[in-house]
Amino acid sequence: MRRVLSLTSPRFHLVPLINLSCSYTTTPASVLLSAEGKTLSGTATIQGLLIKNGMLHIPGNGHKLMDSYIKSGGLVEARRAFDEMSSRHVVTWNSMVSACVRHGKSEEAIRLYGRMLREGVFPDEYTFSRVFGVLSDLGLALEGRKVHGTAVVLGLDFRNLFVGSALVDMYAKSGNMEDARLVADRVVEEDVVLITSLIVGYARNGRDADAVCAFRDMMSKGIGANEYTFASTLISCGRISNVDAGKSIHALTFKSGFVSFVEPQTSLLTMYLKFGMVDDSVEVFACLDDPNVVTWTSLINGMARNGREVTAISYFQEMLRRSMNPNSHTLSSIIQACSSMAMLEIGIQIHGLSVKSGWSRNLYIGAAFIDLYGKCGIAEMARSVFDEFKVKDVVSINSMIHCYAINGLGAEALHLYGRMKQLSIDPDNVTFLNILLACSNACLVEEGRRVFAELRERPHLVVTDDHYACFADLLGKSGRLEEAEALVLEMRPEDVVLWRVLLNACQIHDKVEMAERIIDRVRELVPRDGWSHVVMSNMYASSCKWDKVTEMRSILKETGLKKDRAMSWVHVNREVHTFFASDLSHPDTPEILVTLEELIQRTRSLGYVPNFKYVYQHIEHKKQEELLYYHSEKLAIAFALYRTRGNSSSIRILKNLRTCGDCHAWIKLVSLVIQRTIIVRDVKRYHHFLNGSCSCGDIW
DNA sequence: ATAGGGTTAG
Repeated sequence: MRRVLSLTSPRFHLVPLINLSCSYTTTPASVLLSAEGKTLSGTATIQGLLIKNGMLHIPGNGHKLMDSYIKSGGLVEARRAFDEMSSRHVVTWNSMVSACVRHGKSEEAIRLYGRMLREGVFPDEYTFSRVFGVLSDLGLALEGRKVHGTAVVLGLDFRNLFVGSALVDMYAKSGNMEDARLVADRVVEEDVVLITSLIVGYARNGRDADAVCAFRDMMSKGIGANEYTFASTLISCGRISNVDAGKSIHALTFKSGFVSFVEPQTSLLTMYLKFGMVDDSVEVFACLDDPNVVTWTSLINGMARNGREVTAISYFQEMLRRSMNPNSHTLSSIIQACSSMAMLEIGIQIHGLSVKSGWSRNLYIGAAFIDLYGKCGIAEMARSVFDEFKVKDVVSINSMIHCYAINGLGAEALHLYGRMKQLSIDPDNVTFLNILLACSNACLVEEGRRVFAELRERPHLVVTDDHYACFADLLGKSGRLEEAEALVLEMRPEDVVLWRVLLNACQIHDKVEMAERIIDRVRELVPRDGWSHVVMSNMYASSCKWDKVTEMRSILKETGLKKDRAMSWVHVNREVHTFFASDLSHPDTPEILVTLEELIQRTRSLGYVPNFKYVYQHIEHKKQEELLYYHSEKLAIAFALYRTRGNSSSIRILKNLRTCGDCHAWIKLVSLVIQRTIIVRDVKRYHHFLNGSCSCGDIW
């Protein structure tokens, strides 16, 4: 049994305002201008003295004054001093440009560059390295190329490493790795920063293998990597799952003495989490003296991705306990952890926390909450989060459509899709996938067909195997098996996933003969496909062809497929209780069995008859009945009811496999008997049971 | 007198 600790209320600490004061001084102005530890008011005092003594126009003093303002953080004052100068050296221009950049005034920096040219001042290497950086930050790729041209015309020294690395960075950030590489190769002297820019460029353009290559090149040339290089390269190793490279670069990090640097260590941790090597990442984390928010976030996110959602939550709590403020990345990661385990109560707490800390307007967070409520089976709450957003982007709409899709609300999904067109937001690949899923889960065949046709008419969108699988699933589930088969044969006959979809449809509609034809196809593509043989075996069992079952099982043995043990889990009072099929190890088992017996009696009186079609073992009926009664979801429901009797709230069950037909029919009647909503999330979709019926319309 | 690159989420 896994337990989830309750979350203590997090405390956010305000950073106290630092009281900056400066003391009055009588030291001569010219000395003061070059003194360290400048303050704004101190500089103003000096400016007064300079003016009073007529010293402001002495060459160099104007620049010193401006510099002094820059160093004390007074950009406006610095700019005024700059504007009042009668003549300005290129260094003065550069300093002013730099100051603007540091204060985030990118456009202002560009304007200064233009004014500089108009006033006939020649920009130098300092100017250009800054300007290239600004242009790439602003995403002005075309302008960047023009300025590069200007620099060529002015005969700038491109062997200058600062110019070179700024250019590499600029081209890389605009996605132009070809030119980035050209520039890098022209710089004669090889340098860590320059090559790091190249490596980072490859990484951000999805060319992680090239990034690792560039790193290797760099090593072979004897250029020492530093913490920046390691930070980026390790991430690339993680993303392409290159464990060998990752491990040897880890060793290098250690040898080069970067064990105490947070950023490369965070990358190391992220890398191991991407590899699925959770223990190694925990070890890296344990060695860090001072993990920052990013480190914590990476750890939390990685844990959740590796199926350790509860651990992720513990780390989140630990982070709060250590007065570390979560940011939007942290929150969206922890919300995801809650979503995948349908931990609604904790999710709601995180929601409160997000509102309090001002993150609730963030689109990532919003999409994460929509996903959370969707995965907890509460579409209305997802919708209210969605409606709170004034500005909607394609991702939040996709999340909302997905929520409708998994909850079987096809009409709502289609309606939102229609509204998307009104808002003139372009649907993307994910939108189409979610809409098709929505049609599939609601068995909206004609609508699905229309959407699929629409997708094919959009040349800029790629129709993926997932789209085909979803559409084929819709056709198959709704009984149009021949049409589905024709589609697969015509479009993607080599894709085994699609044949599996068809096999699933055969199972739903008890088409044994067609299934036999299809599994032959599967065998041509994958000779020993475990999953397909499980389906075949179950189908033969349902029609009592026990010799065929034996045959399938012997093939299954050869495939080496380990069937997941059927399990369900249920949340009661902030605890997660897990039940396996026929698992009577829970401490409350006596009470569970009493409750279960009572439920079975009451449902039987309403017409429930155990359906032995879903027992895949050739044993006597009495034993078959017991197997059915002890299906994990039945145990979980009995337990939840026992623990929350008299309560009217809904019961939420999660399952790792598909819900069987017997349980499905039974739970429908249970919902009638106990007059409560029962939400079952199985591996394929959601089932909302209420008043004796299910939202899936009995096809799933 | 001035200048460069990195780690977390859909």
